Amino acid sequence: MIRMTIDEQLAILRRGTTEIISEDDLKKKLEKGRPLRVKLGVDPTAKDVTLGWAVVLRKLRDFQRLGHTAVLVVGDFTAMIGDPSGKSKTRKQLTADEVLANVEAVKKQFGKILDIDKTEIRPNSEWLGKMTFEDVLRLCAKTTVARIMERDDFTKRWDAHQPIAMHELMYPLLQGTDSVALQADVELGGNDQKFNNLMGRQLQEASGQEPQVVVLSPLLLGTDGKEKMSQSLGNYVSVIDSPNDMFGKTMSIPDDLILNWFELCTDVPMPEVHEMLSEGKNPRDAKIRLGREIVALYHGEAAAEEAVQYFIETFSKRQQPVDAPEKDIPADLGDDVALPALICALGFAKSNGNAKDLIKAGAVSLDGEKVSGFSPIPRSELAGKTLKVGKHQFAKLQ
RNA sequence: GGGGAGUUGCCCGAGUGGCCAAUGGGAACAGACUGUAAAUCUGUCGGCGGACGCCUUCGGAGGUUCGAAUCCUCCACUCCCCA
Repeated sequence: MIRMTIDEQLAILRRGTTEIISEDDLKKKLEKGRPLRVKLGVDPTAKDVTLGWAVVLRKLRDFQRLGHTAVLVVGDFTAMIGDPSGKSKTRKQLTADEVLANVEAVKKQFGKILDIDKTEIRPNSEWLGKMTFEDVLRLCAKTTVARIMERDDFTKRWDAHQPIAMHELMYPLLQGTDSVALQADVELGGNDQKFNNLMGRQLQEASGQEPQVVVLSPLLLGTDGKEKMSQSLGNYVSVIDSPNDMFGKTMSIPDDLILNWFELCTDVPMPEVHEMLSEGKNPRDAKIRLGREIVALYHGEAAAEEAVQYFIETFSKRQQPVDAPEKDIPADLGDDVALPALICALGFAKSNGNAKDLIKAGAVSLDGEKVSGFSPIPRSELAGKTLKVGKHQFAKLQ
């Protein structure tokens, strides 16, 4: 554990948080001088760790680096419910197998952020799975319907005449039970987790424990700049994206997200960030730096530099990418290849008609020359050429 | 348990017997412009056919009709009010 004063620790922990409930309590806990048990619940509903998810994981890493104990709760049991947070409809309940597969996939990715060997990983089926119906009823008695219904998510759905299934109401109680079982000192979470996390405090108090401190991080907006980053919305950057993808996606975020992304996704000191974004500076340059920092974090400096160069050559200068992925022309397309069918087969368009629409729109080019007609092209003529569909999709034909 | 409302394309939402592949808005995709930003303009937006056309769609299954997303019956799901 690095020797640091309480205030120095607090300064690190405060970065990129919206709320700490309460900071005084956190201070008191830190003053005890023992490693705190810092809990983060992860729902194995996705198989990629996105930068949004990384925000809280990085916060957990901050605690870990300060010598505290990182406790990852794998919500294998709660996944069967699905966290209603921010959701406008009932989530699909996952099967045990799906959960296991996701956990495996995601564990490796955690290693890019956390020191996984020093991380305590606990499935919450360990204690939740053992509860009897009586236990569940006693648990339910600890809160009221009105209190649960205070939640925005539920209120909205109720008002909108959307269905709310009974089991969804249980979610906060289960998550709170996790905190009790693990005797958490601190629980991390995204802002949308506030209700759940506070429930943990309430339940801990009811069980005679000192209530956990709740540390909330803002939700990272996705590349579209509108919605919370999430896999299901497709507006995400994954920590296992290739350097070029990672950089490219970052470059596509709206300008007013730059500051926020710096704060939440990088370690660049904030004064430096403000300097980059000050009057008269080109926000594009800040964004390039942002992309470089993010790629470096997950792929190293060298890869980051390459991604920057690739980006500038391919997109800024509008050249053909040097290393477009090589794709075979499927044999069943015959010797005279119909371009729409090819585009479709490569997955660049969802249907033949769609591919034709793209050609009509002038979105398709071969070696930089726009394709204008539908007439079949001999296979031999296509081989070796680079096909471009839209802005982002390239294939070097074989 | 009783009464009422509803289920339309990715989403919201029109449409109550032919003019509906289905108005409109949003999203998405593409083109121009750019910094793979924003804003703006334009186009596309069920599938197949280069166009006239054909095929499959309006919760599910049947039925009435020359003809249904629109009418009838049953089923499933949701919401509201009352118990």
